[in-house]
Amino acid sequence: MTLSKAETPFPQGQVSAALLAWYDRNARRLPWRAGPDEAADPYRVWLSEIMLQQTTVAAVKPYFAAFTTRWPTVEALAAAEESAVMAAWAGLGYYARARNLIACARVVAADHGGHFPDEEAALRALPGLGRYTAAAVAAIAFGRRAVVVDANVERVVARLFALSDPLPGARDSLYALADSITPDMRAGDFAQAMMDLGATICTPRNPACAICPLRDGCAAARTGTTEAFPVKAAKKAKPVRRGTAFWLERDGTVLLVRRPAKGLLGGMMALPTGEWTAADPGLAGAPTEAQWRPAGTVSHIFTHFALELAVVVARGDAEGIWWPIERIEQAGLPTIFAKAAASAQSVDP
DNA sequence: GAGGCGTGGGG
DNA sequence: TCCCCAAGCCT
Repeated sequence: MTLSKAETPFPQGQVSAALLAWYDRNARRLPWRAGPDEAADPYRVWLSEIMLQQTTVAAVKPYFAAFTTRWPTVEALAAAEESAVMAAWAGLGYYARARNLIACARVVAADHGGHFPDEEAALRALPGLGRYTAAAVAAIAFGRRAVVVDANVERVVARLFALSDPLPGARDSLYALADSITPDMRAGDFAQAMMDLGATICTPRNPACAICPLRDGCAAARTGTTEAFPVKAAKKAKPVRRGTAFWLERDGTVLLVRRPAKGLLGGMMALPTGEWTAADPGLAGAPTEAQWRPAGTVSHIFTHFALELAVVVARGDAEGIWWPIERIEQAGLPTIFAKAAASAQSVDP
């Protein structure tokens, strides 16, 4: 790997000592976090970690409150209807997480007596728990030493060591560096402290190096190049796809469908649409022949493409789920279809 | 290992 | 407006 002159910014153990001292005074208070002398609840730790994957703290808070109120234990969640969980997840994104959430809860309830395993390797085997989440739950819920690397830790470590190899290619190097500063004690606090530092001080842009507890040991800060790290590989451009969403009304209800279990928006409720292609598909894929009238266009950016979705409305009949229009908010539509529904209701069918 | 997979907020 | 990014996982 390529590092600056100083391979270990601080003497062994100094990073974690300085960071934990900072954390003791500056830890964020979050709904899923145990208090100073409180035991962590593995269910809440796990649930929060799944929700927080690629998702901001602000977005997660209301969903975490709703889930823990409705399903206070992993066994309650395991017994829930799958459709209820999917609907409760609507709007949070990455819906495979919700499918894996249910699968994981059922494995824990059926095979582990309702208790999450307390070792990283066993956690890693559960649905939806990858390298990061297994390490995070092991450390935060069970106090196990684990190398916990998320995007925050990547940024902090890349800057501390001025790692100039581009990510994600240099992931193994980064794990080795993170391992080198991970303490044996207070594993959960250390992991959360690294993430708090990354979220509040060692931010992607305009990092607050002046008040950083690790400044003296930071190779990037020392040379005034903090924002140059982490180095990342170039990204690909997003293609544009076009589609049409069909709002078909019948006696105060609207036609909805449930999307196929896997793939984009898998398992979620939706408006009928045809194919999404580079060219405008027009009325191809309509659920029925009717006097379709235009009702605007909605745009949405997915991870790997942009969607321009024309909305058309009509009255008629077809096979599907007829949902009361006044209760459309409870249908559990993903955001793109919630946008389309709002646009459709702006004109008369 | 590279690509599929959502959404909302901030600069 | 546009671009970047977020407590990643799965295939």
